[in-house]
Amino acid sequence: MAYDHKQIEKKWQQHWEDNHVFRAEDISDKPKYYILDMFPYPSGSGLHVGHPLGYIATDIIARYKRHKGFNVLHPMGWDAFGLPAEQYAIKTGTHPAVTTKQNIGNFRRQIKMLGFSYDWDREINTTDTEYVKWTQWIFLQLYHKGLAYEAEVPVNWCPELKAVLANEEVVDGKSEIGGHPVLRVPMRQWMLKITDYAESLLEGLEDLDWPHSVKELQRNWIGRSEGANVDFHIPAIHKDLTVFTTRPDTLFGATYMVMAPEHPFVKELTTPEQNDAVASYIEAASKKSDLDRTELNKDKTGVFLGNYAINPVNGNEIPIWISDYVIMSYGTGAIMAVPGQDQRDWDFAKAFELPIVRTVEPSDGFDGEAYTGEGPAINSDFLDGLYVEEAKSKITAWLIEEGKGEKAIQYKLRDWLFSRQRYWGEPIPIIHRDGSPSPLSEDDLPLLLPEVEKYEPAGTGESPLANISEWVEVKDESGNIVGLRETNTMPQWAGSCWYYLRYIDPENAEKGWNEAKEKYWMPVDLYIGGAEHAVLHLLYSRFWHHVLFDLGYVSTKEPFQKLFNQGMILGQDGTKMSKSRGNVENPDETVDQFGADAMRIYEMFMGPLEKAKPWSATGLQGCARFINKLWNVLFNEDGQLTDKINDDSVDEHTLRALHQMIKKVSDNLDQLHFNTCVSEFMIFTNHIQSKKSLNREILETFIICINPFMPHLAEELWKALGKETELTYEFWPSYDKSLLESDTITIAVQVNGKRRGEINVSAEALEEDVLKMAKSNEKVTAFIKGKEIVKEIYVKGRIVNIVVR
RNA sequence: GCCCGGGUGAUGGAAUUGGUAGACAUGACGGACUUAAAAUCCGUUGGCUGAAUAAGCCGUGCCGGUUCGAGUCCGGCCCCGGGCACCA
Repeated sequence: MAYDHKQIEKKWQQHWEDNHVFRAEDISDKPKYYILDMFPYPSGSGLHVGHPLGYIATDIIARYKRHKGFNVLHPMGWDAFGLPAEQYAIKTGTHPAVTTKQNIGNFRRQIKMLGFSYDWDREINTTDTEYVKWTQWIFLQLYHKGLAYEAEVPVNWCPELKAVLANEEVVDGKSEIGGHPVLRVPMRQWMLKITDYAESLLEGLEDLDWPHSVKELQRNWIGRSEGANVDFHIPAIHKDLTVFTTRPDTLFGATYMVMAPEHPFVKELTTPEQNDAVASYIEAASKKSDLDRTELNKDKTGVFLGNYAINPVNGNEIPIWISDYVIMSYGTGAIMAVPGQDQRDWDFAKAFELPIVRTVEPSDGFDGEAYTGEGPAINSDFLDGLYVEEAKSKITAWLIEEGKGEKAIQYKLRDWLFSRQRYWGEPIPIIHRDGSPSPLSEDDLPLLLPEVEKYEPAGTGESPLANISEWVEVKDESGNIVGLRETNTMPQWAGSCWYYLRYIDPENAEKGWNEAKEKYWMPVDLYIGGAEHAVLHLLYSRFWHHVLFDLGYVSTKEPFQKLFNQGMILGQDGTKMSKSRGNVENPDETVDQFGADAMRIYEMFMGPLEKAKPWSATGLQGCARFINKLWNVLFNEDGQLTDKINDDSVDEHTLRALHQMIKKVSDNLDQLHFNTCVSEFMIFTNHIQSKKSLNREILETFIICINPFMPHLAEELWKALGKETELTYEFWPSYDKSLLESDTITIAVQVNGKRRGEINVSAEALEEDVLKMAKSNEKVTAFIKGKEIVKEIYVKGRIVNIVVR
């Protein structure tokens, strides 16, 4: 009789749910294990087979850790604010909360059908008023710490749509919807001072068990550079122009200066003769999108301002230019140009015939343009002959002594633009009174979204909330307007910045989370999710967590101790799954046809979790076939347990196979090598398939091992064997080392490193006996006959190599 | 351009510290069962030479090195994937 996945899966899912089998104890004597998935945005299209990949992996680990005696926290929830629901609302008038609720229902159903062991009593939703309350509370903590401020910042303004667009809605300088032009215009925005935490975020990476690549990505994103600030005096305006450089050692080669067109000094530095040229250059630059300005390999443009600065190291007068290759938002918005050692400066110097002075001797045979390599300083007076590092220290010391500069550190990281001109997000709990912001008191939280009739933006670029005067206008008792509410809302990142803390204590009405529980559960032991969140989500939530740590609200500096990125599942054609390609595999059909367990083990069996790999219908079938095979080994035709199963005889080979399997599965699980675990189960199943007699205890042990991977099948088998205990909490078996290897082992014999034969020896055999046997092996003799044996090597239990001449 | 990954059969992929390359699965081929097919079971399956499940040679992107021995370590190249991109 075939394995009836539909009936069996339903039965056990019901059992788990009714009995709250996976409920985590709030605080327990058991060691804790917090295993977290990146929670999904519940989109309207539901899951495709790639989405649950990470959830399968975490579920396996969660179940494994329960078997290992851990109190496991394994929660799931919904990152439910977001643009698609709002866009749908604009189109149809359906409240985003309605759409969101429907979508969550569908996602929950799809996730539940895979039999995951989530503690559903801790389910959270970032749009719940109780959740929003604490998101806003954290915002207030940031505000009170001086980390939230307002600024005029360029946004993506689309005049045609009368809306501010998110970066991801702008493609090649045009709106994603409609293809209308998008301009960068300054608008009042809320910013979070993540730059204050640049050093902390950088340092925090060091002890994290994260993929090397993600750490590198974050380091590059933070972009720390060490160098010096150097002051160049400008006699014409009696001011100093400060520049940041990582190469102060090349100061003697600074032959001109360049400022960003937006630099505040530009106006006063422009001489009357240059006025027209400068004005039109600035005009042109402001019209360019960021994309145009950063376009690769483009020719350098710029205009001379007519004024000069004094190179502090040699007193030379050097011209000051503006060019859009210098950006205002990094460093001081101005540079000293050293064309001899910087390719961009070289290109600019060539274009405008500015002088080039080399200050580092290029290595022999160098035939490039700017030289950025190592070498002794030249044309640099007191630095001559010094290599780069020494020259840097010496010149920096000189600058400090002369009061013309200082050591400086710069970061590429910018402050976080935190406001969105949207409806479907957390309102920012701020009231503007007399033109200055004042925060809501914590007692007034949550600040809820008002009901609106239209979800379109206000047409001024403000959020739809700006249209609701009764919400915006804050009145006193006599009805006078005393303030205006902030109409911007928070970005989708906000809710996901701290959700892992709410899971710890989801029902708490007094606080975001209880300290004792936080102390018990944090940090997250294993966090699995897609690599697309390598920077933003993981940097933003680390930032919030660092702040909460400094404020004493959390007990660990870092939230996520170990991180792992699952790879993408591609379509059968080897390309990314997408509706337009028509290669989307649907988990509903897969589960309906083959069952949840088959889908679970197939996704694990496909290959290493972190790799991108194509879906294969036949591969999936193979896994379904395996489940049936195992079922048919244990059950006879009429669905009764086979009478091969008994309590007495223990077959030595089967026992050894069992212990080898336990060892490999345990080791592989610890390393998240799920694919090889599945093959171990196949190997063991192939082994017992032909056996006429099967020991009951061996089977029971095997069932515990497969339970994390195929929980429905395992539960059914457990019960069929007459077990009454809750399988989830059975102890994971340990393996007996003495059973792992047989008494005799096969050893390959090489002659000059080439395998020529093999011999069977006792595992305990002495080296000289093994070598004697190896040399007398007839296949080996043929290759050593008549030759001189130079060396004989025996690696115990592995290999023999005889070197002959 | 810069920074990370990665190149193993027809395919997805295995391979402790360097120690029998190709586990497990898919596909293909052959066989059993069947009126037939599906399902299931058994066998073969890296390439070349060969009648051969005799024997040998070659083989982990390419070239070179270290070593008794290299998929694994070192140097140089080629290709693919991801990220960043005028960051001074």
